[in-house]
Amino acid sequence: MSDQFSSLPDWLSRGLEDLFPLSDPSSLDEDQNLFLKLSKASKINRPLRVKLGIDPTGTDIHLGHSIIFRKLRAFQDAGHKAILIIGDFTARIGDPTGKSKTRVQISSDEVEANAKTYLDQLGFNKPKGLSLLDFETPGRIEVRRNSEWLEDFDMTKIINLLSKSTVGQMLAKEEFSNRYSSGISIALHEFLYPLLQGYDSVAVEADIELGGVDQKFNVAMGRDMQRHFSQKPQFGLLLPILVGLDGTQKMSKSLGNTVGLSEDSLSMYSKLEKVPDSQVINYLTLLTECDLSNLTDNPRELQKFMALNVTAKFHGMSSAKRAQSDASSLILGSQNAAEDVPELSLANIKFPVKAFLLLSSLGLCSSSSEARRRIQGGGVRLNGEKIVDANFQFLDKEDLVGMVLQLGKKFFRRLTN
RNA sequence: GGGUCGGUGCCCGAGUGGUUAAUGGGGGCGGACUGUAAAUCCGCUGGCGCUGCCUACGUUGGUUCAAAUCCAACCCGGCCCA
Repeated sequence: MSDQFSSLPDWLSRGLEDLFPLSDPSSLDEDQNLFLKLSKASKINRPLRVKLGIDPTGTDIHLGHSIIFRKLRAFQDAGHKAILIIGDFTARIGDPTGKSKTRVQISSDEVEANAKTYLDQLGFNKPKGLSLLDFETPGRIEVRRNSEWLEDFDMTKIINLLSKSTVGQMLAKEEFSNRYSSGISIALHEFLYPLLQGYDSVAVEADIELGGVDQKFNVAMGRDMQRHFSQKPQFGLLLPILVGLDGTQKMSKSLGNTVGLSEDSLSMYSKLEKVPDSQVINYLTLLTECDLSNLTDNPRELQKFMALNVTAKFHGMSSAKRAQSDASSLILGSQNAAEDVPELSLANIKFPVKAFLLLSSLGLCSSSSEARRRIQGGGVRLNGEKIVDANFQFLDKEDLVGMVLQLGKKFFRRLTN
């Protein structure tokens, strides 16, 4: 698979799923041959404009999202310019991709708030060494909001845009055709989404657009739109969808199989070291720069190696190593050997308190019924000792301070004042 | 707009007047086992300071001692026709 990208530099081809147009490397047309385009860009010192659009519909970015940002970062590091489009307008329509029903439209206030947390997670205020994107080096990033050009589209423009595509084209999109043939409704405005995303490419004059494989249609639409508006069509670069912690489905918040970028190092490490074997190499490929040629063939060691290196990308190597040793101490029940267990304050708890109420008050369980269930299920421990009675009364805060509270296998918190 | 079928818990889907917080499957969570894996087995899977109470089968109203189940209107979706 990687031979088809063999003319491309390693930083670009690593983990790449699809590239179009993909022509034979001997082509002399720089609009057909990405390698040529790259070398010409560096020759005339014109950084390429590499577009990535995100819809600020949620608040948490997870590892699945990160692979595409990492690729964008690789372009930045190679001297190109990241064009990060905050889809503040399109977020209000909702990309039909992957959803079986029409997405709920969200308010512009929410969109703004989400956009801000996205930028924070991408490292807006962090040094480039620890951030996902390089916000530091001048000229390497341009953050745009698509409301800039979409907000005041009038009917004439909309009709013009609509006339550039056809029903047949839309129904060729897998998502639409699946829904259509299985009798799930498609609202007409959903057809607008690919067109608008395509128009974004026109607005920012993208040379390249990055996307997940599920974005193929939309990215291709960008090429169509650019042609219609007399621009050179962009290259489309598609990255694989990261499989989530369950090892089968894509990583997605609604499936609850994610690792969030802002998670503490212990949680991150703990989750990663139990990623199913089938995905470990994949994680290494997509989430690190580790050399893949000399890996141990012990699957357990490989998991740990991967978990360590991925955690290090976000927390630094020393913190990742501490997470690794803490994780094994905790699992062995030696709570005191662990140095870096995330803390949880008991400040808001009124004593005496029953065990189940403690869990729900701390926000660790979404309801007191759930808290009871978890205790009855035997999954809650204090310093390694199972809590058996949901109604057990803790009389005084001091009895709990300093202890490690464990929920299930991988969640640990040290209780503090 | 007309005809017709349908809307049940996270998802799929049974139930067509009363042992129904609602069969079954999937998913999820927890436990045993293990490599903190997979496979397997077992338990849990609406809410509430919970031996009890409350809210739930698209919405609202009605019939009835009793409604997811019957009736009416409305809302939403599929298909066929226009």
